[in-house]
This record gives sequence, C-alpha cells and structure tokens, in this order.
Amino acid sequence: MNKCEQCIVRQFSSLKALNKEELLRMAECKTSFTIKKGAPIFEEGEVTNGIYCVKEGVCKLSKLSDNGKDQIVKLVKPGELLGQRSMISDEPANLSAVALEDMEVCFIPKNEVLHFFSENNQFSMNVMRTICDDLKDADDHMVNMAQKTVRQRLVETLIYLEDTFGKNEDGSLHIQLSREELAGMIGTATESCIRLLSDLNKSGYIALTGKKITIVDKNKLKRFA
Amino acid sequence: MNKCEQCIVRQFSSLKALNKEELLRMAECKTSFTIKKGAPIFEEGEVTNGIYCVKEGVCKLSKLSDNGKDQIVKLVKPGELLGQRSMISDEPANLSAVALEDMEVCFIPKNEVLHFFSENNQFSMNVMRTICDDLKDADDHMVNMAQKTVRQRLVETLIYLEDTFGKNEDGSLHIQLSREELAGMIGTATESCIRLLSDLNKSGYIALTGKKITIVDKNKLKRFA
DNA sequence: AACAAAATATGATAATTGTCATACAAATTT
DNA sequence: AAATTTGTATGACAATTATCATATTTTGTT
Repeated sequence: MNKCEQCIVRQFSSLKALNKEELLRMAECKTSFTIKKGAPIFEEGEVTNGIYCVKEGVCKLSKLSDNGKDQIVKLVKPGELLGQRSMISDEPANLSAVALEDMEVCFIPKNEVLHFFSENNQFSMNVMRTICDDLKDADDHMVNMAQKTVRQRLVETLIYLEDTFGKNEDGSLHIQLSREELAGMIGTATESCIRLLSDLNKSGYIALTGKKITIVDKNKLKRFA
Repeated sequence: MNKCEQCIVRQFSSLKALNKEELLRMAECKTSFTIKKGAPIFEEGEVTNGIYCVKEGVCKLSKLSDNGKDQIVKLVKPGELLGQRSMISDEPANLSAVALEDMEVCFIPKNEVLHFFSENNQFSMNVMRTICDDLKDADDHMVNMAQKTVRQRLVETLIYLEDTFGKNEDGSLHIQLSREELAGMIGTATESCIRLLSDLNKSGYIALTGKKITIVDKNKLKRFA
C-alpha cells in the first residue's frame, strides 16, 4: 500500500490541508484501484459510501437522459475527488463515472472523510470551495446549453479540451473522445456532431486525421464561434 | 430591528443550526431591506460581502448570455439564502438576483457568517448540504437543457411552478412570470414560448386568461411531455 | 378618458437540428 | 485472412426552433 503522504496528486486536491498524521491514517484505510478504459468507477443511483481520489487518468461524469442519450456533465482529471456531493448529501450517486483512459484511483471510506471534516476546518473549507467551483461551472454550463447553438458549443468544447488536457506532439487533442461522447458533451445528436466537425474541417478551422482532431488556429476558431 | 430568533423563516434555512446566543449576535449585525418587484438584490459581477436571507417574496437568479438573453438559473423562495457560493469562493456574484415580487430580505455580513462557520459545525454542514443540493439541481437542469425539447422543458417548468409556488383560488399559477421570463427559464425565444403556450391552450392542457396560466389536468400534461 | 409604452399573440419564413437510411472505414473476433 | 461488429461519414428529409414583421391587447401615464 502506497503512502498518501508521498502521493503526487495530493497537493492538487482538497486533501492538501491534511497533516502528516491524518495522511498516515488515511493511507491505512484507503483502497487503491486500477480501472480500465471504458470501465465504470460507479454508476448513477449506486450507493458509494466514500469518495474516490483520482491519481491517474481522466473520467467522465454523465447522466442518462429520458431520451436514452448520455449527457456528459464534467470531465475529471488527476488530483480531483469524486463523489463528494453524494457523500455530503448522503444520497446515491447522481451521475455515473466512467474511465476515458486507464486510471488509478483510491477509495476513502465515508466515515474517515467525515472524521477529517469535523477535525480539520481547512479541509472542509477546501471541499466546500471545490463544490462551489463545480456549482459555478454547472450554472455557466447550463446557460451555454440553453442559449448557444450546437456549433458554438462544439467550438468551445474543442478549445476547452485543448486548454485542459493539452495536445500530442503532432498537435492533435490529447484526450480521446468518440464522436458519440463529444456529442454527449455538447448535447446534440452524434450525426450532428460529426457533420459539424466535418464542416469545421472543410473550412480549415480544424483537421481530422482518423479519430484525431487538431485545432489549426485556435484564435480563428474562437472568433468564428 | 427584529430579532432573528423570532423570525419564521429561520427554521427553513441553514440558520436553524444557530443557537440563541448566535442568533442574538446575528440580529445585531444584520440589515433588513425591502425590495420592490423588479428591483435587483445584487447583480452579476458585483462584490457582495455577505449573504442575504430571504424572509418574504420570490426572486430569480439569472445570467446574461452572450446572445443578449437572460437565462434564469433558479428561483429562490423565502427561507433560502442568497450569495453563499460567492462568499465561500470569495468571488463576485456569478448570477444576478432580481425580485419577482415585493420582498423582504436580511443582509448578514461575510465576517459574521464565517465566524459561525468556524464555531458551529452543524451550521457549516447545513450550508454545505444546501450547496450540494444546488449542484445536483444544476446538473439535472443541465441535462434537461441539453437533451429535452423546448416543449418538454416548458411543460416540466409549468408543473414545477405549480408544485413549488402553488395556485391561486381560481387554480392559476400563483407565481407571476412574464412570457419573457418563462422563456428565460426554459431557454428559448420569447415568441417560441408564447407559441407553445398557445398550442397547449388550444389543446386543452392549460388555460390562458390574460397573464394567468392554469394547468387544467396535471397528469395529462405530464404524460404529454 | 386618451395616449404611449410595453407585453402578448400570430403569421411567414429561414435556419438549425434531429432522424433514418445507407455507405464506408476501422477495429475486433473468429 | 475473412467475417463481424463498431465507429465514422454523408445524403435526404422532417421536425423543431429562431427571427422578423406586424397585429392586438394590456398596462401605465398624463
């Protein structure tokens, strides 16, 4: 079992407020998992009984809509925690978490987290701030969904993906999403997503090479949207 | 100045965790306001330096989109607190709050709230849970915006309005929204909103009498959406 | 009461987006 | 290597929704 004290991602999460003693305690009760690309960490409606700390890999948080389509609400990077909201509200998960890449995550039981909560005010303030950030993002996202066209949302999502997850050496987006998943992020039909990508490609704003998407000129793309 | 201890709405908000002493302290530093229908409590981008406790009246939380339209993110009832997120994140308001009816609100300065935060764990847990509820609502709302048709969103909003704010004696929705505001809730053009209301009226699902909207058969309307 | 301003309503039309069908390409399995 | 499955692409068309123009009604003001 690895020591949380030495974990690289610790300093990027709410957990940075924990002291040595608390980290030792956490290391003892945590469980580490490896999750293969495409596998779920937890599913909507599941009782999680704790939180997950993402050490490596990216996952999507999504919700199945009545129309049978999966809407992606958020992408989660290493250093972030999963399941905080459900734990605090004491409810089953509202969203499903599915790995987009091979992942390493640690599970920390609920009672342990709640213990740190009551003992370490800085920690609980950190968690609270994270949830507040999520709420702001969700509100903003909602306004975009309601008021922007599919084309605008697609362009903004592509730029977000490059800014957040970076590019490969060849300049293409590092994060690999299927067209269906990309459609699930912007809230549209897969065919519409493919068609718009195709348009952007023909107009020279982006380049498509197999599954790879390359933003040719970010500023021009931004101005276009 | 009224005593917070005797305030009716206290028991419905996170403030119910405060003890007598804390309530006395709060009563001394709070400021009461009367806000006329249509007037703002605070605007997007404004530094608020505290939270507002809604004693009477309903307000809308909205955000101006790039296309010039105002998207309504949430309606806030008596007993709820405003500006919690901005206070915790230590950021200017992300949303504007505008009264939909004449209102009575109390302003509680930030440093006072933060003091209760550090002293009273139950209070901070209550606030945290409220924000978690908001986050869940926002996520769900986002999925609806992305995946449902305007008609579905309109129907669900009408039912939400009746369930949440009740009806007048004549059966019409108690809360009064302009067509533009209703369009701002469901994320569509005002004309589209009016047209769909007109359709629902002609089909007998709802009745329109001037500005008043009456849901004729809630179950039928639900099934229809 | 008369007027102006704002809100609601409706028509005509265009633009956007979704759906279904089908083709093609790539990945996976046999 | 052939075959099956899965993902991507495109065409044709229908449905939804937005925009602009213009009535009509309601509200507020003088």
